[in-house]
Parts: sequence; C-alpha cells; structure tokens
Amino acid sequence: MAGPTTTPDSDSISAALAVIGDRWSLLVLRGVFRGLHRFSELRDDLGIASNLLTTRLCALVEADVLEKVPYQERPVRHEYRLTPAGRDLSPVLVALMQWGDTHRSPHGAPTTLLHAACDAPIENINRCTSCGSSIDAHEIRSDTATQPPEAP
Amino acid sequence: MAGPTTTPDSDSISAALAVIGDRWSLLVLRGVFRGLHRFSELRDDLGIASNLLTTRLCALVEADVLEKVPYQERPVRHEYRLTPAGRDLSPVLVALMQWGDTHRSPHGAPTTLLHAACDAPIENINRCTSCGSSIDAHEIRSDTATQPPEAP
DNA sequence: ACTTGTTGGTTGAAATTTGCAACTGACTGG
DNA sequence: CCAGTCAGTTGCAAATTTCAACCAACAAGT
Repeated sequence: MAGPTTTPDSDSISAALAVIGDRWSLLVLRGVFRGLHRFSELRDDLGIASNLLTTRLCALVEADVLEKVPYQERPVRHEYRLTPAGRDLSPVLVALMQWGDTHRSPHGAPTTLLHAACDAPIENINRCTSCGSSIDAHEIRSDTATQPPEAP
Repeated sequence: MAGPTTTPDSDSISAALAVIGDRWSLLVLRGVFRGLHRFSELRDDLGIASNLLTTRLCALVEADVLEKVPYQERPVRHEYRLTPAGRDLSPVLVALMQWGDTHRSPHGAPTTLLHAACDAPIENINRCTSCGSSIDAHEIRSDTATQPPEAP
C-alpha cells in the first residue's frame, strides 16, 4: 500500500496510480468494462489468484471505482459494477490499448473499439480545449499552480 | 516479469501493461516528460531506490520507450530520452492525470497542462474517428477481430 | 438423505519483487 | 592528496504475489 514517496497531493498521476497502479487493477477494470461482473468470471478470465482478486476488488470498491451490488438473495451474491468514477477511467484503458495496438501488436489491433452510434473506430487523444486540435507530446506546456500560502 | 497469464497477443492492454504496468515505470516516464533526464534527477525527484531505477530504466530502454543518449565523454554519461513510442504514451499519462484531478484532487488540479500554441488547457478524450465527438464509456462497442486461420 | 457442483471467498507456505543502506568505480575540482 | 558527483552494484530485510488447498452456503440430481 505504501507506494512511492511523493506527497499525496503533489501530483494527480501519483494519486491515480495509488488506486490503479498495481499489476492487476487495470486488468480487473478491463474485465468489468468488457462485461465480466462476477468474482468467478473475473478470476477465470484473468487467471488471477482468488485471494488477490479479493484484495483488488475490495480496494477498488474502497476507492469508489467499483461498487458491489447484490444480484440474488439466499445465498447473497453480489457483482461488481463500475461507478461513475470507474467509468471515467475508460480513457486510461483506451489510451493503453491504443498504445499496445500501435507498438506491441505485430498483426494489427486484436480488438477494435467502435462508437456504437457510428460503428466507426474510437481513438484516444489529447486535445486543446480551445482550438480543439489533437496535441502531440512536444506541444504540451506544464503549469504548476502556486499553492495557497500556508506558512508565509 | 512474469505478469498475468493471458496470451501475449490476446490483448493490447496486457501488452502495454507488461511494459509500464509496474509501480514505477509511469512515474519514471512522468519525470522524463517533465524534463528530468538524468539518473540522479529521477532518483531524487521520485525517491526511488537506485537499484530499482536502474532496473526500470533498463527495462524501458529495452522496451523501446526510452533511449540512452550520451551527453558527455570522460566519463561517459548518458541521459534518458523518450523515443517516439515513449512519446506516444503521453495520452496515458494525461488520462491518468485527468482522472486524478477529477476524482482525487480536493483543491483542484495541482498542475495544468496547456497547449503551447494556444495557452489553453489540454484534455484527454476518447473520440469517434468518424463523427469526431467525444465518447462516453457506455457508447463503446467492442469488436474482436477474427484471427486469420492458421490451421484450417 | 447423500453426493456432486458452483460461487465467492479464506488460509498458509513458498517464490518473487521491492526497499534500504552501504559501497564501488570513474572521474572532476581544489 | 582529499573531497565530491554521478551512475550505478551488492547484499539483505521486508512486503507482495503466487500457488494450492480448504471452506461455507447453498442448488441440483439420484
């Protein structure tokens, strides 16, 4: 749980990685995005050890990325669903998938994501909120907000 | 190095995570994106143990995400620069940062990324290559390509 | 009633990975 | 010669992950 030694608030990337920066969380989320919602489905699909899956699912529920919803009584069984915060992780998954497609897939993308309405492929980009154009890495400038002074 | 037991080709997300899916790689890359290129800069900024930094940097160089370029002779010293494949990871970092800003940052984004040309903030989105509109998680349809038959 | 199967876990030991601290080797600057 | 920097390496302890076995609550079949 310890992770890197940056101040928790110092950086949103560290904050995000504290939630999904381990070996399994993103794969679990990929499974849930794909429609696997139950413990055994995820375990069988990922080949993850069940104790670890338990740990990951609990952590993701704790982090408000997944929620546990009961789907039957007697015995009580629940499945794992994405919360709004969890759904907001889709750009991370898509960006990752796109990179893998481009740089790690010899035979082209194994699976394509489509816009349901258009049936056209989806891409993940960084874009400018003003000019709307897609932005390349070297066009990015970083602006660190000055902290509100606590000790003058 | 082993990681999850999916077939290597089965999924670009696993493939990407095999490269940057450990506790430090993305933080190292974040550092390099921010302009930290030398071993000691990265070590001091991240607070990572030097043996781990060595391991990570070698793995990232091996994975063609970073490259080692000498910046002086006598003694030979090199710095770590992003390759084109490394630069292509910027959407992943931006998506992660954006999620952290939205869901893990109580006082608003600590640092903002700006489009150098416009001085306007950058956002990361999934968009449709046809209609160009930004796409929400539930509008995504997945299409698994049928493998080219190898054994008929 | 009894056995078998499914689901969603828990427990405990072994293997792997990570973190810490000390140390090295090549060289610079004084 | 002495101290200091840079980019690591080495050895060991601590934490994580994996594997395999086990379990409790039921359901279905015989």
